[in-house]
Amino acid sequence: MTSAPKRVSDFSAWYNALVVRAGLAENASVRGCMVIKPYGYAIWESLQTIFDRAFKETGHVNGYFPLLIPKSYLSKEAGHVAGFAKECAVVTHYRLKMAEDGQGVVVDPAAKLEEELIVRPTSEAVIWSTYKNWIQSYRDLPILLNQWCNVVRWEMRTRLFLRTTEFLWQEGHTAHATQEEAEKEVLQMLHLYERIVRDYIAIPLIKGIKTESERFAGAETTYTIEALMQDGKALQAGTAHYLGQRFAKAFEVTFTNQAGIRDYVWGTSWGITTRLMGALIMIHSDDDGLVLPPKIAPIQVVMVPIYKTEHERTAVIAQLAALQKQLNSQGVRVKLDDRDTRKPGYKFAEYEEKGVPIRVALGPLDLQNHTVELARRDTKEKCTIPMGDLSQQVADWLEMIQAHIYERALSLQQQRTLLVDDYATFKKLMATKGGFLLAHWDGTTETEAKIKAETKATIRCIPLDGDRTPGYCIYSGKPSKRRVVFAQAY
RNA sequence: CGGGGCGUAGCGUAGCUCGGUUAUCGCGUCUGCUUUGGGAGCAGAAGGUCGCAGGUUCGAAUCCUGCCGCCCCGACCA
Repeated sequence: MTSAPKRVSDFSAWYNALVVRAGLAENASVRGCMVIKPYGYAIWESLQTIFDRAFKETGHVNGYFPLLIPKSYLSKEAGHVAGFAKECAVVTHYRLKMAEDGQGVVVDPAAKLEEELIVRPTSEAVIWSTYKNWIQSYRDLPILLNQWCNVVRWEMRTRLFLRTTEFLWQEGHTAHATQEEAEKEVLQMLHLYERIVRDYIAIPLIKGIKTESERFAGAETTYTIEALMQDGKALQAGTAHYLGQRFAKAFEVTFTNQAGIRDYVWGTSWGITTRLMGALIMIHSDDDGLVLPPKIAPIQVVMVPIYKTEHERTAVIAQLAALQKQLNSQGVRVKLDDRDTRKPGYKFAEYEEKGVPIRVALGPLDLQNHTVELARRDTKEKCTIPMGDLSQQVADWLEMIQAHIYERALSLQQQRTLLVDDYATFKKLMATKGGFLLAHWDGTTETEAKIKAETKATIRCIPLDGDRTPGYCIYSGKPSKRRVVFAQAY
């Protein structure tokens, strides 16, 4: 095995190599697209299960809308089309035919579509055009719908999980009879995202509101959860949009309220994507590979048998199988790696690379002493314990690991979240360590753009919590209502 | 779309300036033996339209022309 890149020398190379070496994903033969491999997909399935359960607990149901959207739909909401037009894949024909020279196939010019179809970059357009038929009265509201699907955005530059041409996500689309209800919904979903990302993926976040330039195309307000990666760059981990009546107006979705007056419906949309996988990797992992939070790890405990003779092999594996059964019965996800084609050292390294939280090793000596060896992925701590203590030790460690990697990430975020009051320091920090810099801003798009041009930093959000003391803009010196969060972002 | 670079075995590469025997090396793969408590050792083997098409030449991975693809930097972006 050639040695892997290190975080300090080349974070980007480290990330890419890690994704591939841990067996999460690889670049597909199609430009900008990725193949999510079974191990990576298993993590995504963990996330899906957790989020889906939470959506349902808050009254949402799943549905499915078409991949292809008529071009005219997309253009109905002006801001929406302006935001997405530049990155849409367009279907223009519906048939191929054999080439004249017999070499392969060509697009059949006779099969041109009357109206081009857009591969969805997001589904507001097709969903609101459908809601028009579903909603007549306040009795039809609210609609609390979610869909799990893929979308396509033709990005210029792509990176595994962080930005791919096609990605998987979840998009919630709700419709409400009142503004208050829609506003309540959007905040509910923001808090739900924050709670799950924190409690399960062990990622600390800053919740806030996007500035006008970073707002979702078609939204009145975009709420965001922002995370900080180990290299000091920020990553938007999820968004929830308050759409007001914009899409209702664009698609003429009206209803009669309890007073008998016709009004436009109020909407929200909210999503998390496979990009969360990127956040998870970049926040917790180390130079030896992935580090997974136990709650979402497809394999929580891996068992590695150690033996010389066939007789030893049989005995060791039988013992491990019994322990596996015991752990399974307490709900722990255990893999017993009984492959005879790899040596223990190879397996140790492999599961470290894959981020399995706990490793159990058992050999002839352990059989004799009635012990097992345990190793923690996050701290590399090892210990040998009596077999009888395994259940308790595993349960304790899984909890400790989950808590520890969150604490570690939180501490790193706190160390790199700094109040900055002069622009020289701001520029210097952005050019070196990065991080979340809390600074005053005069509230104008112009200032935001100038700071971005000079430092590559954008306003990640106007935080919901924290200090609300007024001050003066770090760039223009004009009055500022409160500090906002600046960072360079993925 | 602007600027730069690269296409040689599954992956990473040498060779190209200055054309000349059987295209180099490493990793991985396969076989055998020895190994197995931290990514094993030795021996042997398989694996190539040198991105594609055309041209120059006795002879092209190498020179010329065209095309295709990919990567990096910028603008865009969950």
